[in-house]
Amino acid sequence: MTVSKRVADAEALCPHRLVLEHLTSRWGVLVLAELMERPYRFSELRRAVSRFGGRNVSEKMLTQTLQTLERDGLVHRDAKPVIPPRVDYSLTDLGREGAERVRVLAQWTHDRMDEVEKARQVYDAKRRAYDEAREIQSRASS
Amino acid sequence: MTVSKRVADAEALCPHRLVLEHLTSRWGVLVLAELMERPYRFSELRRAVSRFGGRNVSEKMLTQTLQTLERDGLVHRDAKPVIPPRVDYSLTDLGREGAERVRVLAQWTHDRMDEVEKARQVYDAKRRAYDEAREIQSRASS
DNA sequence: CAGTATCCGTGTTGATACTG
DNA sequence: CAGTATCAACACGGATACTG
Repeated sequence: MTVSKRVADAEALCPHRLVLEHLTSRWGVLVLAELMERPYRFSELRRAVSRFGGRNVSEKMLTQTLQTLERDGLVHRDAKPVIPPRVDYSLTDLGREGAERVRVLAQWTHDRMDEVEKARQVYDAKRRAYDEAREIQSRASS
Repeated sequence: MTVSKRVADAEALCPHRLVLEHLTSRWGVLVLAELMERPYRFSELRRAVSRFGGRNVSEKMLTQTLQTLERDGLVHRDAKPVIPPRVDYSLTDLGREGAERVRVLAQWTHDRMDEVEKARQVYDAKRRAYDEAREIQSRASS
């Protein structure tokens, strides 16, 4: 497992940025949100996250996400030595703290979505007007 | 400028996830942090972010980050029609709200870094022990 | 100064097949 | 069931050159 350049740089200069990225990663946010409700088994979590995320998490990505969060001490992995295998995932106390703060941020983006959408429409309209003006200008000069 | 598949999917099913990604993007976090202090000009911001981030932001990436945040209504762009050009960037009220919440999250990761590091050491030690056990086992069976 | 346009290396993602 | 291994696609970040 070689560490990527980006990660190596970030780790050296700003270690906590990495944790932030883990918390806010594509699937990290969703995993934390689900685990705030209750513990989950692997496949169960996969289905829940996929449903909520609107797209399937590959097993690989879920595994990767969970391992990263576990390594950071945010998620607890409880593997029971039975057949068929059973593994339960839950938040640690640390993870619960983090998840709560992520939730606050996510909630905010959700609440302010209307304003964001409005801003985007204004921005896009201005852009279009600007681009059209340039289009006309370039035709005139040819 | 074609929109990527990932972005298109996220936009359709979970619009506010995108805003979250913008806020917590590689350079977004740093730009917001700097702009919480005071308004900045483009190159000035480039230097400030590069210093704080430990690595240079390319003009392209800074431009892209700023445009995204501007489009979302989080950053205000004030271009003065003078020669040489002068453009000032600042947070909007909406942007200030978001930046504040990002700061809370970032601060938390910073404060808890010790616990995270400790958890990582435990995790890595366990992994090493496990991998070594497997190594020995596979040699024995050959 | 404040960008835009273009190209290219690289890492991350995800589908598929396989294992204990 | 709960993963690991492998590989292809693709999107991202960055270097460079150019513009108003």
